[in-house]
Amino acid sequence: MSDRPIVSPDVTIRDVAEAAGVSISLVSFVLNARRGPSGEYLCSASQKTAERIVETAERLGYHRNKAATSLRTGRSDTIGVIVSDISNTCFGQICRKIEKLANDAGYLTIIASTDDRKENFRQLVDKFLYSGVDGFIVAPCHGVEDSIAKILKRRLPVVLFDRDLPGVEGVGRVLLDNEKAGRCAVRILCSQGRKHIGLVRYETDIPTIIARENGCREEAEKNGISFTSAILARETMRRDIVSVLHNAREEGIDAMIFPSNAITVDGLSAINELGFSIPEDLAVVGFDQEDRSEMFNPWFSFVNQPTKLVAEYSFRMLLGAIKGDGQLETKIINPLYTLGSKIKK
Amino acid sequence: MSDRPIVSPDVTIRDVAEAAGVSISLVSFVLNARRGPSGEYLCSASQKTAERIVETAERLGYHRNKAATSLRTGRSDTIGVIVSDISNTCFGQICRKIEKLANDAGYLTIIASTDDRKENFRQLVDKFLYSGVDGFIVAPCHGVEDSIAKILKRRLPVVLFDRDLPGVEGVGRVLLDNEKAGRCAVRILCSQGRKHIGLVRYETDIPTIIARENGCREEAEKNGISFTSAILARETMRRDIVSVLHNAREEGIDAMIFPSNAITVDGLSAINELGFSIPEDLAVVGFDQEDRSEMFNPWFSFVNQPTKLVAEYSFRMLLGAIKGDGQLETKIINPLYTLGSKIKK
DNA sequence: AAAATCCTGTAAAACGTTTTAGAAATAAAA
DNA sequence: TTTTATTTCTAAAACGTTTTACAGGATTTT
Repeated sequence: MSDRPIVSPDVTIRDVAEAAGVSISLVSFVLNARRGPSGEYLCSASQKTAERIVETAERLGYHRNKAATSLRTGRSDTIGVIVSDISNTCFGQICRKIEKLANDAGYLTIIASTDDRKENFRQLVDKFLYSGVDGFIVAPCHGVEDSIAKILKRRLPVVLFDRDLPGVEGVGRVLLDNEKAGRCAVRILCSQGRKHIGLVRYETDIPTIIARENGCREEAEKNGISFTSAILARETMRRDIVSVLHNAREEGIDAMIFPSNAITVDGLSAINELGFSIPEDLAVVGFDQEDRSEMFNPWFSFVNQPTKLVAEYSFRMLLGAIKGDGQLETKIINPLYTLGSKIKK
Repeated sequence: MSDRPIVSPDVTIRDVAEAAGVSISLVSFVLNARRGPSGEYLCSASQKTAERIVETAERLGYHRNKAATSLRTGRSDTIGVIVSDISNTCFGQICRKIEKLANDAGYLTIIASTDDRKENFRQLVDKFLYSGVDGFIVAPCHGVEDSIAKILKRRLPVVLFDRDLPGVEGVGRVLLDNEKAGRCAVRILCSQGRKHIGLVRYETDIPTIIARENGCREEAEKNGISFTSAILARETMRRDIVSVLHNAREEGIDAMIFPSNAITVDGLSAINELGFSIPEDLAVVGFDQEDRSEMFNPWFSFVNQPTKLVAEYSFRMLLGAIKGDGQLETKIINPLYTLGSKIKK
């Protein structure tokens, strides 16, 4: 039924050259020329021929063959984005915005998810590398310094976001101020009159989570409020968190902080399972969750990354590095929070 | 600071050929050879040289240059996925799964969002086309038949999902049985003892929504239950839906159906705004929303596409069409529903 | 008037593959 | 042994660009 696909673009630069009665070199020069202030083509062609060439190209419906360009120049006008899970709304939003910015800048975006597993991360970096992306924006997993080094060895720019890889040099960073995010969470609860704050997390050395916890503790001390944290095994967290919450309440804890997306999901589920009434029984601050409070239960508060900002900073930084202007630097951004309604209607 | 990126892969097929003492043709043949049942290389090289070549390639860390391959063959081992919004969890999940399947099959995935606007859809199709994707999986916007035709003209396979473009021939389809989904929604509400069901939607001729409404009406009639639907202007839906819900309740409606993702978002927000108590005041069935009931308010029910299945069918169908085996057909799938808890704790 | 400079343009190589058409070496058939 | 077939391998073209190096004519400078 289906013959071989028509793979080669119907009209090549050669066709344009013939139709315009010039050499293919000139076509290439004109089509890649920068434009002067009044729209002139800044290349060795005369304005008249330049215009004729452009007009012919348009008339013929010419489009540059990407593979050929990429082979010749080494550029692919494609950037690679790696996150842990694109279906996590927070990442979804960031990717969406990056893709839009990239598109506007003439770049294609390839996105992949790692499920937070090193092996996947490595495999994807390799794949992106061999397919010739011009740069990377990645939310790294723990322990993928080697993969990043591999990218850098090819002199390709990398921007890290969401998570840091401390000690890695030569990369851009767009990171949440996690200490501040922790302080923010505690301040929300203080403002709601809470006095005994608990935090649950799993055992980890992920700096993001540790920093958030530190921020919480600091702010609690500053406000003279009790702060206790429970540390669970990662594998059994989903189960154990139920009893932690149960006990916490018995012990007079009146507010709970879940310092990451995964913990928030498990924590909120546990609360539903326990049938706690929010915010009477417990005030809650979750992290890294899309704000759905307008749609769902409006009594949770959340501390999030400002996804648009993360996307904008990351992409601009990467683009700058690709183009050669612009520096790879470390950008620390402020947390965004959404307050759960204080009063239940 | 940063010199030009090292774009050309450090080691080319030529290096492998030299190191192995054979011609580059032979290297190419071996590296592209199919493997026989006992692992032999099915090509004109002797097994001994074949093994030597493979071993050399590995030792040197050779990786095929994608741009060159793509230029030569016209294949890019890349598929294009177009949805309305990747940060919509439903699409996020589908994309995630497609990407995983594609990755396992050796394909790269480029994903883009249209915001449900024709112009964007067209622009993205063009872009993907010129960048040489091998096939498309798209959730089309209304009225993009011309873009699809453009793809088909290049003999590239297309699989439609989520929304249909009636009348378009030569494409694969993976679609929800929307009538059944409508019936499903009504059955959920019946089983919860509701007698007066309302539906809100905006003015549209999107077949998806119409079919759902028809399914609802049908099932309501069959069960002898009252069914009324309110049709709003799309632009002002977000605002108008509040008064619709308010009036509905006055008129004794005890259950509400929101037959699309957008309507569900606006509808649930309105419910929160009105301070309705669910399910006492109103039972609710939403569509196309990720099931977050375990985390948030567990009293909503949802009818969804089975995202994994959609992804699997779509990708397999596309891959079949790309490879030449396998047909592009129409696959109608059953809705998935999650019941909100019937009793509020 | 000759030399130098500028303007407009081109030829050809290169990027790294795949693949066609055929060559050389070996084995089988006559 | 000679011919024929088979196995193993290679040369070279092609894919569609970009870019270097340079050519020829027009213009300016000396």
